[in-house]
Amino acid sequence: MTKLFKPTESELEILCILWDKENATVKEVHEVVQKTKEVGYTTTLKLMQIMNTKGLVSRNIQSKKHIYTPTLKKEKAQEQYLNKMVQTLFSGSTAQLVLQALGKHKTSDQDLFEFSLMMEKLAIN
Amino acid sequence: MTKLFKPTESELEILCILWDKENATVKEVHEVVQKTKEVGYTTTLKLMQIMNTKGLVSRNIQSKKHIYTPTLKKEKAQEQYLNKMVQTLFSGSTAQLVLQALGKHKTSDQDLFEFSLMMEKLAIN
DNA sequence: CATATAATACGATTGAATTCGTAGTAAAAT
DNA sequence: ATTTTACTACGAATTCAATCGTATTATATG
Repeated sequence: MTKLFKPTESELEILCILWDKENATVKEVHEVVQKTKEVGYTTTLKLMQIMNTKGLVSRNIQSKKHIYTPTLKKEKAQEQYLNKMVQTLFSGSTAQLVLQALGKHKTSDQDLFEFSLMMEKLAIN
Repeated sequence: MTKLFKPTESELEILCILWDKENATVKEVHEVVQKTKEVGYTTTLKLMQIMNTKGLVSRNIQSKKHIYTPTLKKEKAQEQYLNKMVQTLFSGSTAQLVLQALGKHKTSDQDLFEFSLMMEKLAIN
């Protein structure tokens, strides 16, 4: 059984920031958070402390400025969220999800090229 | 501005059941819910009542057994969740999401065929 | 060294989702 | 017609996420 990964909304936001920066202090994270929403510093701090106790992040305490690092790879999170979405909203069919995704959005030439490469690979297997 | 659609976890579960059945009574929904989790009948009832006041479902009160119907199309929900996921976890790139989805799962010949059709359509636009 | 500055720690509050028990009501069964 | 059964209604308790204020501690600066 894989340990479950279930960050709350705010926790996911912080994780995204950490993935972006590899790792960061509370201050650095908070600066980014503030661009989106009006919230106090200690709120961000507390959230990150909770995330630490939950095991969503680890932290280096050497310096006074603790440095937080996400424990989970972004790719793993993407995979888990995709899986869950496929299960709950697309009757377990990844293909349906892909079709829906492609149908609704603009797709660049570069994207199309990458897709065709991917499809060749899929066709071979 | 479109009214926002933000069901909670439990509400989404119920919506999925309703989408599956077109519409249903509390009892019918509860029977499905119970397969997943241990929860009392009145809990499901209350949730569905709340969903009604929120406008997530409508209901027919003619008979004693109220019949609930989702107000939102499943496709709309799929779209919204996909969008949100693309924004938060895939840097706004649908292509990235699609590649990740295709990379991780088995894909049937039928799926490949549909993808190629879809890509032709995309290439033309 | 003393003071100011910049962090963290942590308790307490708020609000929302979830849960359930009890009461009421309509329908069905006897 | 009375009783039982099957629902709905609704208030109350619980849990959890989110927020913030205050206290404490470490570092930097004069």
